[in-house]
Amino acid sequence: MQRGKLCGRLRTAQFDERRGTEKLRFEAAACSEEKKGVSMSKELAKTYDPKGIEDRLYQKWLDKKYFHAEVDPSKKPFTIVIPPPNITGQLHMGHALDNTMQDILIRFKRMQGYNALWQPGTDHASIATEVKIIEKLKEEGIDKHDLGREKFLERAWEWKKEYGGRITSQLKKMGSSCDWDRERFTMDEGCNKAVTEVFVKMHEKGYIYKGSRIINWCPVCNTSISDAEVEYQEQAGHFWHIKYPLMNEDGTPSTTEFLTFATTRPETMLGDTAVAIHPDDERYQHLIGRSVMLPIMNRVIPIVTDTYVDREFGTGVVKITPAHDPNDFEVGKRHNLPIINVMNDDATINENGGKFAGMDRYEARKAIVVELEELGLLVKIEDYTHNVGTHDRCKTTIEPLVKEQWFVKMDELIKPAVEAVKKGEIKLIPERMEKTYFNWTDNIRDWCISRQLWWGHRIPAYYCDKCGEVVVAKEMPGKCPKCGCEHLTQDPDTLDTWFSSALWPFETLGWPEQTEDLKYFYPTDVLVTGYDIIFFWVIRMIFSGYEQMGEKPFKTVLFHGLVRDSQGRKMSKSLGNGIDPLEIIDQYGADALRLTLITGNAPGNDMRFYYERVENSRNFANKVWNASRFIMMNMEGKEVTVPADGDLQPVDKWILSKLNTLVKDATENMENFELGIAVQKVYDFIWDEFCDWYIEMVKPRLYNSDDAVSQNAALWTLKTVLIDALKLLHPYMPFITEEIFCTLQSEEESIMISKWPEYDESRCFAKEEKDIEIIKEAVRGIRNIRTEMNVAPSRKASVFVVSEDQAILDTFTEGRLFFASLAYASDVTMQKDKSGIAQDAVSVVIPGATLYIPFAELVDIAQEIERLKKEQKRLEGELARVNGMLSNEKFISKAPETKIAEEKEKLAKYTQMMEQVNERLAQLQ
RNA sequence: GGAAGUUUAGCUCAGCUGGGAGAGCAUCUGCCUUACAAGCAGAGGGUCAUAGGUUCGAGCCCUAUAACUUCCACCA
Repeated sequence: MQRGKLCGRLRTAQFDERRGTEKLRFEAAACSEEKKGVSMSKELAKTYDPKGIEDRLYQKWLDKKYFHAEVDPSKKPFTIVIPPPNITGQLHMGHALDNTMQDILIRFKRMQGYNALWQPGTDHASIATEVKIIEKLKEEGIDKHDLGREKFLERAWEWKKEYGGRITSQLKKMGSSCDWDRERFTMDEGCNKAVTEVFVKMHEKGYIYKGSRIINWCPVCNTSISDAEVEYQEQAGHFWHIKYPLMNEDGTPSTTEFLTFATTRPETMLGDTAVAIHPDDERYQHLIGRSVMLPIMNRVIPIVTDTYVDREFGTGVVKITPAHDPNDFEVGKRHNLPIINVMNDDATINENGGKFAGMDRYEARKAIVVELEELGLLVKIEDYTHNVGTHDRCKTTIEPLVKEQWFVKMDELIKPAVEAVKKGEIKLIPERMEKTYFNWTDNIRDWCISRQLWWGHRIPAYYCDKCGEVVVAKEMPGKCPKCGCEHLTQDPDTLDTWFSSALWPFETLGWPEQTEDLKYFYPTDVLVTGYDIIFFWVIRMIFSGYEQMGEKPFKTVLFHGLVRDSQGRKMSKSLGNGIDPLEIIDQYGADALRLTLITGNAPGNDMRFYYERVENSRNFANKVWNASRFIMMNMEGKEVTVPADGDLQPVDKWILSKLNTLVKDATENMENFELGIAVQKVYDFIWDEFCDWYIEMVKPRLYNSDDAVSQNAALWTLKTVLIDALKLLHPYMPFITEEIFCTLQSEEESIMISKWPEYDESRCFAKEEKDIEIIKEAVRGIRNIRTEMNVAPSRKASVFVVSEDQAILDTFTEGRLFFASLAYASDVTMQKDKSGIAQDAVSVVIPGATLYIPFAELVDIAQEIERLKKEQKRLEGELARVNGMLSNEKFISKAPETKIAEEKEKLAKYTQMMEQVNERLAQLQ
């Protein structure tokens, strides 16, 4: 009792705090803390405080093994594999969204009775991790190469041990119900085996080959990268117009004839081996077959003709550097041009660059331009903005280089992946992602998979030290199959991280072993991921699934967009605008964060993150909390029993019926992956229908212990509706729903393994739904008028319900109690005519009835007339619309019958209301 | 150069198979109503980018235009 008083006082303090200090709020919070601590019973704190609750419940779920799935032929499986986060990663909003979506689906399906497996794991993130280790070594003053490969890998594994679990523990904070017993790592033994198996098999089939081709080279990371890893950035640069002297027939360079062209990269001229023109270019016909002198290098190079040259662009002349430009490389191949690589791996000029050797590529550029100018060969310099390829990790300008690398041949492999999506075997949501998908598959190029890195899957290729024979095998062969030499060396390179990620859906289930898990859980059901990795990952998993398993890896891909900051910018480290999900969880709770991320967002669309939105979610959690608290308080000490058939009142049936519809709709939406829509409906139901209407409607019955039957029916309905609503909400807000469920339902141990509510034909109450809507309309009308007239809520007034329709009067009679309380009525009288009602009473017209509130001293007839005229005008508009439709012959003949019937009903309703309004106006005027 | 997306209330966004425009936040008014002031009751605010078309009926379907965003290509 005393504690209650204390809380009461502090509550007042909290009230003042709205315009006051933080300190008071702190005290108010302390009050609920105190309450919670002392309370031995299942009393719930006044405000929902997720702290403490979340970790406790998550531990309980872990202890009870609820997340764990085992092969069980009696149940249908439902499988999701997690997009494995990088071990270097820290939880960001993208992960938070991605994992919320997966957890919602998994929890939903688990409750529906599926054997739900959410397979977790992490990715070794080859390049990202290697860069981190190098950075760390650098701090210690150690160079990677001095340390040596073996020691480096030791360091990397140490690093993995130390930080690899960080991201998964953060995922747990989100409430993710992954089967942690099955956690995998892309470089664990099983994945290693899978990778080797695939590499050897695909090599045998000729899908993997080693070749010397032009690849994207990152001079900072010192490795090749795939096309997908190149990010084009618009950069301001220059266009250097240069001329090369034509060669005279006597073999000397001309001093009068030149060929002029423009380049954005003058330094590559050191490696020029030709100049190209279009074969049909009339301006240059006379030059076909001649040569030019490459200045500085003093090399005579041919003029070749190639249709690659665009006659319209610039002078129609292109210098050809096969070693440093992908297009030039192709031209070079066609014309058998020599390939002169003028650059080292760190993008400095090599010995082929003559006196520029040793210079950085940009230094060399300057020096070369100076020299060309001195030679009088620089025509002009223009400003020019162009796209430059950069490495997506480090943003370094990539350098195209010709190198020997391993590639995956794509043309055959991609075919089943294209077919699968075309035929709808794999569904992409939203559908438009298919266009992006086909855009890539239609223009696919071979995949460069070797990386000059140490951290990753080492390529299972071995070279004979003696004869150079290449052997691709699962194990290092004892001797060279060709020459018998016993000294072989393994390829030093590792594989692209995505090579192992591509196998993720089946390697995590035990492949290449034919495990029971694999048979049962594969193919998986849904893949949830961002559209930004469709090329890196989604496509590669699909063709790998078909190639290795002969079966798709998943049935549906559900894409989400990026989480941006409140100004719509990408969250990034450099901008410092990233919002840490863990901070949000700490401040508002995981449930609030999850709800925020999932509402008001359509699949594949980017979203902006606002604190206001999280606050709203938090407020909703609190609403649920307090509604539950209210119900429990009223249930205390009472045994709630299932009411007999006739004991349910119309309001009870109304809310049960509404709930029933909600169950149907929300479930349907979730099955269609419309998660945001589903939870919006649950939210609206709980807040609007259940809290703002139903709870208010049953209060009079709860406070009246004289009618135990009615009270029990109300309590039973409250409890039943609350529990089902909590279940519908559980996938979205797992913690708060579990906490309430367990407090409310001590006999059941967890909401997460409870049964998902199902639509129940016997709980459709159309009549009650309609009746209660009439009362709601009456209540709204009265509240509206009272507000308009500025009547204090404390001021009760008599209300008369006048209708010739006995059924309507009966509805109000049945709902009299709550109607009175919601409509601030001191008493409610039902009658068939308006006898005995003051002439100047305020009136509200609802379909089928007119309500009168005699407010003697407040009445202003002029105002009342004005109000009625407004209503008259509104009804006129409605009638005009409905009449317009119904008098349209085409509408009558073409519209569906149900629609016509609907409109006819409206016509009757509005006509009746219009009559009532007119009658009332006639009285007053 | 190619493609996709977006354009709906002051702001951020929903609007699921075409059938009377919604939410949250913000604004205004009144309430410390015994679950909740993280709340309750009410109000204002929209030519659904523009112009055509299909349809009995269009925010939704079709065509064109404009602005913004993104992806792909990479003409040196």
